[in-house]
Amino acid sequence: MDKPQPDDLKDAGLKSTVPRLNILALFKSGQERHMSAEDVYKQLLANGDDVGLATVYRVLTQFEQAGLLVRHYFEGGKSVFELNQGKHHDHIVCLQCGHVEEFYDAAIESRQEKVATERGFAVHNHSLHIYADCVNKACPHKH
Amino acid sequence: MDKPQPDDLKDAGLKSTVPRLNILALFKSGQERHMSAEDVYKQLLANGDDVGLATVYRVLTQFEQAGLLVRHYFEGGKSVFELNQGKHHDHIVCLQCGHVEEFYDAAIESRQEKVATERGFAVHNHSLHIYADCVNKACPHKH
DNA sequence: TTTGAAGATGATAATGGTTCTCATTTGCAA
DNA sequence: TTGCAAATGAGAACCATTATCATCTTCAAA
Ligand SMILES: [Mn+2]
Ligand SMILES: [Mn+2]
Ligand SMILES: [Zn+2]
Ligand SMILES: [Zn+2]
Repeated sequence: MDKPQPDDLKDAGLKSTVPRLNILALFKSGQERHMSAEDVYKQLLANGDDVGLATVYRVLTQFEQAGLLVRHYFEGGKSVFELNQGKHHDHIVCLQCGHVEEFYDAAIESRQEKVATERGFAVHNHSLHIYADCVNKACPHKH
Repeated sequence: MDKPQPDDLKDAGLKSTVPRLNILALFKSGQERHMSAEDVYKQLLANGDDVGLATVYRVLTQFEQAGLLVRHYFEGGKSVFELNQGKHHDHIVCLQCGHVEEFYDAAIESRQEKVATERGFAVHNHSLHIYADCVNKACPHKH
């Protein structure tokens, strides 16, 4: 089962409300994997859901704290959220079209641990963002 | 030679002005390696230099474009600058005291290249931030 | 040296993303 | 059904940063 159920929210200790269900449904729809608050807000309005921007911000933060979403701070100021599917990964961001590609590299991950512990740190989390251009002149990721 | 000379600015195509010299001198002083615009502004005022915040922002951006400084986007919203000494490195940020520690790991660097090129990207730059706690209960980096 | 125009400065207004306030509405346990 | 704690949404407030613009500097040329 993949559609948003009140249970998803209840399990996270959140009341099952209309805005929360709509926002979770939007992420689970899989149309856009990485969305800013503004993206979510516009999508909901486009879907005919009447929601307030403040609510979108609040709910995104709550979902992050509940572990339903993961927040990323890419360059450019605005944070971006994605569904938390348990599998950590890092990101390549295309500087031409903004397309975000995910990757996981075990060697990079373990080296980070090593580097940090060697220096007396206990790692909480990390962010690795590669900013790059699509190689072909016609950006293949354009959408 | 390590003190700011008008030449540092001229070489960058920038007029040698009082605010620019003071800001460059502050970074070259090495007291704080990583500073936000606000940090720089407050330091200059503390030094008795009368500068405007707008000028600090402008000059930091100019220095970045001229390659004199490097800008980092850490979590927390505000960007942080450091003297560009030619050697790329990544950062571990202590979540307790905010201390920033630098590191360079050749294995991580080359793996990033590999991952990106394998996927058809030409890397422009990347940011790797490890957020961690100091291991000892008395944070050794507290300042 | 003096000078004048291009460029730089700084007080302040404006911007953009995000959070706060608070009156009103809604979810849900009893 | 009802009551009330919790959630919502319109708008104000906030914070980092950028834009404006009148005034001040720098520096090349005279
Ligand atoms: Mn992702
Ligand atoms: Mn550094
Ligand atoms: Zn692309
Ligand atoms: Zn520390």
